[in-house]
Amino acid sequence: MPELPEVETIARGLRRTLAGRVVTAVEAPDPSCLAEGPASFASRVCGRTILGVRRRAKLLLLDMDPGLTLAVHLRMTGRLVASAAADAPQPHARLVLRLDNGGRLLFADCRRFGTVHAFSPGELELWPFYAALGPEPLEINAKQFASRFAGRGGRIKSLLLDQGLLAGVGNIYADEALHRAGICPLTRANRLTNKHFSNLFKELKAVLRQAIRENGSSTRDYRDAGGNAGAFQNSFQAYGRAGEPCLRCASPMVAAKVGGRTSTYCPACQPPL
DNA sequence: AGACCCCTGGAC
DNA sequence: GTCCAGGGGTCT
Repeated sequence: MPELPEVETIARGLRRTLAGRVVTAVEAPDPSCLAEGPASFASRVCGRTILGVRRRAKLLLLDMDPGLTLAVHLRMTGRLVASAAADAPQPHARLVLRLDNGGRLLFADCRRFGTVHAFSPGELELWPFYAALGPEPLEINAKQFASRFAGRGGRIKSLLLDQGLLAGVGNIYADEALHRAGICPLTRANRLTNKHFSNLFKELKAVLRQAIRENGSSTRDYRDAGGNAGAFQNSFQAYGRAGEPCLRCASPMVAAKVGGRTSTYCPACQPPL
């Protein structure tokens, strides 16, 4: 589910609700999400104050005082929702942090792919997954973007999904950016020109920013920190539109597997190179 | 690059 | 029943 815009939306929502809150108790109905035993995790988290919530790539980072950072990866179906104590029990609850104001932070995850790590200061940067992440697409320039991909023999769609090359882009926004840029997802990066890269970079940033403004895309499971759906799914031009007419040229959109992921594109607007 | 794996549930 | 899904890891 959650890609950069969704995780960013959740981080912004949680920041408002959680900043300054103290964790008073931890419940772990499904501790398999934890990178350590539930008792150890609880002892490290209880009594700490949540200072802020950040996003890096598709990770939610909760900074706590005294020094501790929780790294939550929602994978496909994870949700992180701040709620009042009186809320009905959520299905698929995996972890609950009780807070000093009576509220709670719930991690729910139907498919149970999501993970929660607790890092002492300095440990996060040593985590291999974190250390291998590429740059944030909204924090680099066009030249840096192009240099990540230029000359590579892989298909551009697969490269966009490679978190080591660029962090935060997933299947939805890769397809949307490629459609907007008029680039076939099957194209090998070494066939793309500087013009292609600058256009792709511009469209990728535009679609990510628009999706953030619209609180992300809810195709199915995604909800924000308040439990609400996003709106960007109403603006999809490519993702999930196989068989439907291209919104630019009316040709039927097609689906292809690229690197094992379904990719939807317009054969006319995104011709093979 | 591709084939699986982790898991659950909705669509068909 | 079968196939599919916003992710990432591990094997050949």
